[in-house]
Amino acid sequence: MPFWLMKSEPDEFSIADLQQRGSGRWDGVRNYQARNYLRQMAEGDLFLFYHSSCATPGVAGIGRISRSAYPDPSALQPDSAYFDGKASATGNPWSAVDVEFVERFEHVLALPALKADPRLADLALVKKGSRLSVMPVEPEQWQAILSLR
DNA sequence: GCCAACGTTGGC
DNA sequence: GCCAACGTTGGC
Repeated sequence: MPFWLMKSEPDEFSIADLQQRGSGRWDGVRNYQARNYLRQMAEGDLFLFYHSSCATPGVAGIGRISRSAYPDPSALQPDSAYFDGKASATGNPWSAVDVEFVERFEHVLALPALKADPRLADLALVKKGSRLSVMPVEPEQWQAILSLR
């Protein structure tokens, strides 16, 4: 069972939002590498919910993939911030997955703590300049992060 | 708000 | 195919 990490700006969608709603759609990914990882996800896969561009960037909890990748509807909605004029119903290059709430950490596992852990040195998240918003997490990295709770 | 780093676009 | 310009990401 693969593990993943996905970034979201908590102002847009946070672990608290997912907890409250129980489930949601992970859409708006507009980067091909990240999209390709979305397409590799299977129902039941767990992911780390990362808060970016906020006061305390870090891993805020865990979610589960409840529906594997399908064409991202937001690309076709002109009123969406994620609208893509080059996408069409028959040619939509973007993917979304559905997710469900699993766990909200008592404290956000802040980025500096993740960077300081040598077990996470190879995680794309902590590498300088990395902007990837969806990435795989190795089982050892997954365990290392959970040990920081 | 700043800015480094990255991905994309488009001229050539 | 190269690469400069541009827009975006995201930490600080």
